[in-house]
Parts: sequence; structure tokens; C-alpha cells
Amino acid sequence: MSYKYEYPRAALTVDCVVFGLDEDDLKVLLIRRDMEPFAGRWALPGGFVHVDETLETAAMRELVEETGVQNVYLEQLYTFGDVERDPRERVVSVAYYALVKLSDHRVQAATDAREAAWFSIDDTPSLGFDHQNILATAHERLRGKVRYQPLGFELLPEKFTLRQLQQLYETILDRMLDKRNFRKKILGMGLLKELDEVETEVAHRAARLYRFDKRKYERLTKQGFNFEI
Amino acid sequence: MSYKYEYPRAALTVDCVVFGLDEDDLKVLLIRRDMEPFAGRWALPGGFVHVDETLETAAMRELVEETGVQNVYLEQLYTFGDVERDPRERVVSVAYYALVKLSDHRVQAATDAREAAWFSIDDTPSLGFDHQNILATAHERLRGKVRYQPLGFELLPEKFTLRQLQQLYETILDRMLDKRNFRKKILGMGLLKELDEVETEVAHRAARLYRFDKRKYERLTKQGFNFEI
DNA sequence: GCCTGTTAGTGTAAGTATTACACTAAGCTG
DNA sequence: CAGCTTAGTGTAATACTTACACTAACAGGC
Repeated sequence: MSYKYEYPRAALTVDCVVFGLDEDDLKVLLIRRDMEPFAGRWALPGGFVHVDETLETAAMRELVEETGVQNVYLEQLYTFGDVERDPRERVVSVAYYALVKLSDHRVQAATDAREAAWFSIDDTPSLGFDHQNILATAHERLRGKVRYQPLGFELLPEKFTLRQLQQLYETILDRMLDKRNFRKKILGMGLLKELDEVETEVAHRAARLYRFDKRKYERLTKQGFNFEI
Repeated sequence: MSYKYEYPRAALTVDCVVFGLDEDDLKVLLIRRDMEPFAGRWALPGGFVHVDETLETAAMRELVEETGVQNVYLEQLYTFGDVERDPRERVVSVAYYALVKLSDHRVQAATDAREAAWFSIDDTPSLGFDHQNILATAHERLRGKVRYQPLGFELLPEKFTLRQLQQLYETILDRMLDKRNFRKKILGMGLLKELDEVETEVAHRAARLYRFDKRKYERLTKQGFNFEI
């Protein structure tokens, strides 16, 4: 095969599935398309990859341009390459996903004035392209990942109660956890530092506050420690 | 952004990491490049994606063209998109991986007369591009996957002994397993059918032969059964 | 100030899974 | 028939998982 590419090339895009955690609801960030195809329909934020940027950079750039959401840690999900997934022409899309604290990422007016909004994960509108499929894949991956990777650092306030942390897991895993077993397990990991403070402004017994021990987390992660919940 | 793509496009390739199981050795299939860049160096089989074929089809096509190896079940690994990974121009590569029985896939003269060969996994030559990185990623993924997905169907003869199956796991996981615990676990899954036959032509006590119960396997897989070893 | 509502915080027992470990049985070979 | 090689088997100790219910603390309303 000669170097010069004789065939028409596939276009390359990135799409972002950004999950946002509300108090007790898992949401996903969507944009309303203003052009054909699927004009007026909701879709995942994303767009074409420039020739001088990495895939991850492209994903972050598109996310900011279309939704104003910044500083999220995107992880590669899967590459979707069916021939007919875009009605215009052949488009292969590398999908990324992330999980963020929703309150830190309220949608601003996006720079190109497209409409962006958070939707509850089990109440999303019908999406254009194969984005329903991408979203489902990301949701499944998120649930899988949470089982062997600890969560929280970026998803909770600096000081938080065990109840908040448990709620976070319950929201993502979409099932209830036993309070005592959860506490036993999570404290047993030794990643939380118990503080000499309790929460304030609650109309009942105040819960103790904890903080993540980030140094310990990094040490254990490097050793391949298993955080399964 | 208008429909017509104003920027130079990245080229899209696929690369294949095909692991081959020998009796007790894990190998990987490489080709020797006959063109620049990296002419004469070994590399993973792969090539450009045509505009009218899926990524998986492209991966299988390139694999056959470059190595003659056919009928392998490729699974998507990761998409590598660093800007400088190909010295010629921007090339994004979707990597696939597979695990096959080596004896079924001896390398034939490839159709385009390139040299292809199997290399022991811990004795590979230095590879061109970022293929060392792709290979390492695939190897890690393979070990991870084996832990929660049963192996075997395509990797052993139809009738096999528990010793053979255990050896297969040991080769991939690269550690010894306890014979009694292994048997307990694997038989407890109920995926093996004990036959009324023993192996022949061995210079010691002959071991019982087993066969995979494929129906049962498919049933359990659908239910999300966990096959962890 | 006391009653009520609400969440915090705690331990144990039963069951299940994991690990470590060593001998006898069978069949071939010389 | 002695010796080599691998097959085949069970148990005890330990760790992990699950299920489960009561008292403690605090705020708010009366």
C-alpha cells in the first residue's frame, strides 16, 4: 500500500457523555442541535477532531464550546464506527465519558449559543445519531467502574458525611446499600480521615464529617489495591 | 460549524493485537514492515480503514491481508490518537485484540508477501510507531478480562483435560494455580461436561476428558454470571 | 421542658468463598 | 515389578459478605 491515501477518508469526531451528580439523581449533559441532521433534536456534545490536537483535547474543547462545562476528567469509552451512523457521510466517533458534581457545572450560555441542559438519566429525550447507544454504553461502564474504583474526591464537598458518600454510591449503582456494611467497608479501606467536626444546620442528630486522604488513595492505587464496594 | 469539513482530516487506521496460545506460551502476531516509516522493523498488523467498512471489518481485512490469519473474534481495545504517533501525518488508530489457539493459525504466506511471525510475549522485538504501548495495553486487558470471563471454547481441542485448561489459565495469568482449588472452582461453574473417555498416548495415568457445555455457557452469560477465577 | 420526628451510629451471627496443603491411585516404561 | 509421572481427591483455617434492629443525639413544635 502506498503512502498517499487513495480512498475517501472517514471523518473523525469525539462525543462526550458527561454524567452529573445531583444530591440523589444522576443526570447527563446534552445539547440541542441547531443544524441538520437531527436539527432541534438533543444529542451528546461533540464534534470534529482537529488535525493538531489529541482526541482528549478535542473532546474537552468541544465540551467547553458547546456547553461551557470545563475542567472535567474525561476517560475514553469506546469508538463507534458503524458505516451508517451519520447520514451525511462516514463518521467515526471516539466517545469519552466523565462524572462530575453537578453543582460545580451549571450550564452557562455556551459560546456558540447552542442550548445545553442536564437531563435525569432515566428521563432523557430521544437522541440523534446513535447517541442513545453511546449513552447506554457509558452508563453501563460507569456502573462497572464504580465497583472497583473509589469515588468521591471531586464529587463531594471537601468535608462530607458517610451518609452523603453512601447516597452517592446508591445513586450511581442504582440500588440501596446497607448502612452498617457500607461504613464497615469504606472505613476499612482507610481512605477517609475522621474529623473533629459534625455537620451543621440539620434538624436531627448531626453526623460526623470526614475528608478523603488523597495521599493514601494515590499510594494504594499505585499498588493495584482493589476498592470494590 | 458548517457541514463541509474545512480542516485537513486525520487518517484512520486499525491495528490488531492477536495473542496466540501455544501449549504453555503466550505469543503475539507481528509483521515486518516493508516500507517507510520503520521499514524492516516489526509492527502490529493493521492499516487504513476504508470508507465503506466498519472498524471491525477493517481490522479483520487487514489481519488477513497481512498475515493470512482468519476467523478470529476481535474485540475493541482502545483508540490511540496522540498527534505524533505516526511520523508521516496525523493518524488515529483504533486497536483491536484477540486470543486464538496458535496451532489453528500458523502464518501462511500473506497475500501481499509481507513477513509475519509469532513472537513469545516476553521476547518481542522493538516495534515501530507506538505499537509497544498498544501491545502492553492489550496484554494488560487480556489478563484482566480472563479473570471474569471464562476461556476455552476456541482455545482448546473439543475434548480436553482439566490439566490443559488449568495450564491455559496459568499461561495467560502468568502465575501458578492450585490444582484442587482450580478443579473445585471450574467444576462448580457447571460449564464442563465430564466424558466417559480419557486421554490417550500418555506415559502415565490418563486424565479424564471434558467438553464445554456451550448452551449452559450462553445461558449463564446472559444472566450476568460471574466466572471469576 | 418534654414530646416527637429524624437521622446517626453501632455489632453479631450465619453463610459463603478463598486459601493452603499432601497423600494415594493409575498407567506406562524399562 | 520397580520406578516415574501425572490424576484425582478433602479438610480446616481464614477472610469476606450479608442480613438484620436497637439506642443516641439533636431540633422543633407544643
